[in-house]
Amino acid sequence: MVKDKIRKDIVKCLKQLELKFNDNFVVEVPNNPEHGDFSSNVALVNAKLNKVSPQKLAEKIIEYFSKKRDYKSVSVAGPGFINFKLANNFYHRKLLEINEKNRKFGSSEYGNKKKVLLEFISANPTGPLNVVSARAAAFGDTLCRIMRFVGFRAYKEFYINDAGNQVDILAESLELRYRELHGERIDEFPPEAYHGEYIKDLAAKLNSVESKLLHYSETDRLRRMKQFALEEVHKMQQESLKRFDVTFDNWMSEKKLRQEGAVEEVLSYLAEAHCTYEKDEAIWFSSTEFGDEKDRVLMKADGNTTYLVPDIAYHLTKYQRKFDYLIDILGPDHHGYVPRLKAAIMALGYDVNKLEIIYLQHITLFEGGQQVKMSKRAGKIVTMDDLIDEVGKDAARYFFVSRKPNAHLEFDLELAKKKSNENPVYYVQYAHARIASILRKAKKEKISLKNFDHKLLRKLNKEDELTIIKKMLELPNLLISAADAREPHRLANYVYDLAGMFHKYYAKFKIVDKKNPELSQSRLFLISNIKTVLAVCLHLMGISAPQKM
RNA sequence: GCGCCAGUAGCUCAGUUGGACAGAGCAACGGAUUUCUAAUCCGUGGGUCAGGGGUUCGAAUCCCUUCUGGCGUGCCA
Repeated sequence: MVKDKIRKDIVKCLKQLELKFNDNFVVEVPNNPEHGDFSSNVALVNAKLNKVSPQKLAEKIIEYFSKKRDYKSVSVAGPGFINFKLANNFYHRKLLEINEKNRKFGSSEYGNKKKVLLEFISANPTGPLNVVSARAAAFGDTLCRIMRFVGFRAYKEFYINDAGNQVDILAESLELRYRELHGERIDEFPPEAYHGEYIKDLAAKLNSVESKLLHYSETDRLRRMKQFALEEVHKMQQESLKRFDVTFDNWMSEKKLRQEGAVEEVLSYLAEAHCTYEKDEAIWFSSTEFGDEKDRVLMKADGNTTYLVPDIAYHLTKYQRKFDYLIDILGPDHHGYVPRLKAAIMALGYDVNKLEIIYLQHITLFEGGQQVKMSKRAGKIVTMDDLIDEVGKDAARYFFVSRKPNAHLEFDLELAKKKSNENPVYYVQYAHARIASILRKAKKEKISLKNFDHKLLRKLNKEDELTIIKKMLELPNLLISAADAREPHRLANYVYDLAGMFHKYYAKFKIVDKKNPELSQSRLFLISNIKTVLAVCLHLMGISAPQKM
C-alpha cells in the first residue's frame, strides 16, 4: 500500500527528470529503523543505465523529493540506497483509513475473482483423523481464508477414498470385532487389519442397531458392514473438523466417481490418446513419455484398476469445473506419485501448469522428550480430537500454521499442554484481551471515542506509535504475498510481531489518563485499531479473539 | 543408485523472493508490579547461516559440488 505509493512517486520523479530507468528496483522496509521507514535501491539498479555513479543519481532523486509534502526526510546512504521517512501526518491519515475499513482492513481485490480449488486432508475414511490431517486442516483452511480475503474465489474440497482395498479391510476389521461381540474368539487379529479401539466402538454401535448380521450372506453382510463403517467414520471426521473450525465446500466421493463411469472414461481416453498398452495381462500407461520415471499399471491382472485411475478421473473433474488454479495439499509420502498424475494430465491434453502441489512435511510428536510413534494400523495414533482436547483448537491451529509448509514440525505435547507463555498464541490473544480491557477501563472513566476529533491524531507523535501504524499498514501486502506464495505462516509471524509491539507500547506508555483526556483519546483510537487488526488476523487463522483472559 | 524436501544461536523456528551490522521465542543469568490484566515488559551472554567453489556493486537467499537427516522409488492408497 505505502510501498506502492512510494514506488509511484519514484517513477514520477524519474520521468520528470528524464532519466532512463529499469522497472526492477524495489521499495522495502529496512531491517534497521535508522535507515528510514522505507528504502529503495532504485539508484543502484539504474546507475549504469544513466552512466553516473549510484550516489550521484540518488542525489538527483533526493532533490526532487525534498519538495514533496508527504515526506519528512529523504536521504542517501551506503552504496546508494535512498531512505525515505514519511511525515507523521501521512501516517495519521492512513490510520483513519484503517479505522474506516475496520474488519475489512487488509482485504483487497488482488485475486480478481479467480477461481481456486484447494484440495486437502483427503484422508482415507478408515479411522479418526490424526495430527498430520490436523496440520493439513489448519494450513489449507487458513490459506483459503486468506485467499478469499484478497479477492480469490477459493473453494475447499475433501476427496474421500471410499472405494478400493483399504475400505474392504475396514469392513473386515469391523466384522471381526462384531463377531467378538457375538462370543467368537479371534485368536489372531490379522496384522493388516485396523486395530484401533474405534473399530470396537463401531462394532458395538452397529450391534445395538442391527444384531443379526451374522445370519446374512457374506456378501450382504460385508456390504452392510462397509456402508455402516464408511458412514460412521465420515461422521467422525466431519465432527473433528467442525471442532477445528474447518468446513469443506465439497466432499468428493471416489465411489460416486466410479459409479458414474469415470474410471472407464479415463481408460478409454488414455487409450484414444495412444498412451496405453498391454503387458503381463495388465494394462499399462506409458507415462515415461510424459516425464515419469517408469510406466505405470492402470488395470491389474486381476481386472481391478490401480488407485491412480480414479485419481486421474478426479483431477479431470477439477479441470472440467474450470478453475484458474488447482492446489493439492499433500503429505510428503505422496510426492512419488505426482509425476504419474501429471503425466496423465498431459497425456489427456490439459494444462499441467495449473496444478500446483504443496507438500506438507511430517510432524514429530514429542511427549516429555520422548518421541511418540504413530501407526494407524496398530491403532497407536494421536488423533486430531486428542490434540484438541489437550491443547485446544486455538493453540493447535496457531502452532500448525506458524511453520512453513515444507519444513518438519516438532510438536511437544507436554509443552503445549502447559498453557504457559511458551505458547505464542496466548501472547497474541492476550494482546487482544488486554486492549479490550483498557477500552472497558476507558468507558468507566467516561473517556469515549464517539466524538473523536481527528485533529487529536497529532498527539500520536511518539516513534513507537508511528512504528505500530507502519506495521499495521503492512497487512494488505503481507496477505497478498502470503496468498501468492501459499505461505500462511507469514501471517502468524506478522500477528505475533504486532502483538509484541503493542505489549511493549503498553508497558511504556499510559493510555487512559483522566488528567489528559485528549491524549488518552488519541491513544485509545490507536489501540482500538490495533485490536481490530489483531482480530482480523486471528480470524483469518481460525483462532478466537477473546475479550477477556 | 536415482528423485523430492530440509540443514540458520544449546532447543524450536523466522528471515517480506538478491540488499545495509543475520532476528524472535524457549532455556541460562540479572532487573521491573501502590498501575489500564505480570499470560507482560527491560537488560546480559550466545552464530564459520552444514563445508567448499562460483555468479555481482551486494548471497542465509541464485548456480555447481561434497556432507548430514527425512521421505519417496509397489500390479498399496
